[in-house]
Amino acid sequence: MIQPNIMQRTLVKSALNASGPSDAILLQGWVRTRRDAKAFSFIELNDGSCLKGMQIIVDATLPDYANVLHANTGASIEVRGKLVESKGGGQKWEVVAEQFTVLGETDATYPLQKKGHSLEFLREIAHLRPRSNLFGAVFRVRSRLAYAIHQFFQDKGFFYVHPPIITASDCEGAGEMFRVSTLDQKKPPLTPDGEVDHTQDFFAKPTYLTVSGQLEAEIFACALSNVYTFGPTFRAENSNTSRHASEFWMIEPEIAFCDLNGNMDLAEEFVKYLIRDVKEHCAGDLEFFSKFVDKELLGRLDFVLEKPFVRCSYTEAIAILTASGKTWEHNVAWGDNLQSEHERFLAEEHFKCPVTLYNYPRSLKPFYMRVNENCEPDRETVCAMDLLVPGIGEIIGGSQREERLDVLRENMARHHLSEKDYWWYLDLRRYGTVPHSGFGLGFERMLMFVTGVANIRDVIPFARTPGTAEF
RNA sequence: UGCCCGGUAGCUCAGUGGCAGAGCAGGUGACUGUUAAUCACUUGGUCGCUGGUUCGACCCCAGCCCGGGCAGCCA
Repeated sequence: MIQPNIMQRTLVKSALNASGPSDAILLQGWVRTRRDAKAFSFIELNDGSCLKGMQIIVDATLPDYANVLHANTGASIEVRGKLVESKGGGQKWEVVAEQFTVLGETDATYPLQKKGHSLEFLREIAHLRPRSNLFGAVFRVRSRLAYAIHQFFQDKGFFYVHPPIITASDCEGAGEMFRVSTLDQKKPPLTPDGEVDHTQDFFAKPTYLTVSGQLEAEIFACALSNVYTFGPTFRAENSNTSRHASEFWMIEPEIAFCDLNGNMDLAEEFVKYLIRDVKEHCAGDLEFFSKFVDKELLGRLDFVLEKPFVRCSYTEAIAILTASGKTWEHNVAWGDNLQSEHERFLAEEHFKCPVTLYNYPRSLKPFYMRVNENCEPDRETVCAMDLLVPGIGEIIGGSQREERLDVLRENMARHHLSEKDYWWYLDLRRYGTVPHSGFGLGFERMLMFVTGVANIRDVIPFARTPGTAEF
């Protein structure tokens, strides 16, 4: 006999993997679709535990059968019954209901239907889209990817550090920042000069949302040796592309006693580890992406796993681009930034493989990157590296940091940065300085690469982009 | 921010200077161990907003709003 009150809920995922039938099973979830026959109804129940749903059979003679007619697409239901081998062709197991309850009905206004929704429409109903096949899969993979990131670093003895989200460093060189303030916006206190008096603000100085935890991570690398951060970052740039968001998550390892080569090795190992982990633990979801989102996904992931990433210096890259005979929209010359079209050509056409570009011109890069010795005159470079992947472009940016106090001070002067604002950063070079390196991986960009989903707004639960902060 | 494309039923879209359309969803009925079931019938419209041209505008023009793509910035 069923004993409803002590019966444990079974997730669809484990029910589908059952090794044998069961006389008593409890499932809870949402109706994906219902097909009524004269003598019984088929219901597909999905609870988000995996892509697939469980087929429920409800016989018309069941006392609860009247409830079934209220179980429309989207309704939440609870089913108690027997897990049996399916008589139909599409699935191994199905549940013959003995009790059937509708917990929450839906009506004709329920926006999610059984087919034909555009990603743009689903973005507008971000509170319901996790119930769709695609977004259920995306967010299961997102969860696994986050777990795999911790596992990778923890297994290597890295420590997880939490840099501040509110920061007073106003020129970390990574773009426009969001202001954090409790001052009255209409009537801020003013100094005698008529400027806003930040000494009266909450932190007694101007503060912002962080654009990077790197500088703080360096502090901890110079103490715990190997560390990583993993948290939200904020950029107030007015970027309107499929791969930029105003709020995104970033992973930033920082390694003491490590040069640029070690940094590039770690980045490559990291990316491959994550792909391998998701392939192993999210196989069903990846199959779905490969079928409906990007037919070449699985092949591309295998390809990336098999081949060593190409390493190519900036100077070599310029030579390749110049020799390609292509006409570029943006000019190619040593000392200029590589544009999207150049990076795409290198990764997608020339090498057809992930590419790590390194040793960029000093003038293009931030103050904290280590200046290379033995450069050609007027062609000074720094120990910077960018990892480009086909289809997305830059997924990792990193560098060896300048550990020499005098060179760092000279760099800061070139960038018009005040030593007073960075006194603690300079102290790291005054007291027991060490060569150290690190990089930043865009979490959502990695998720795009692994799922084949083309727009960053579709791999973030509630995306923040210029003009949009709904939910 | 610049350039380009789009906005017509709940959703996906077609359409023409002269009566507003289809498929799916919803509703009703039939049928069926079904699989995005199938079949018949059926409800459903501020054609993004404002103004202009015209006898007449969903259609042409202007401005605005919203969505998307690409570029720049970067993760």
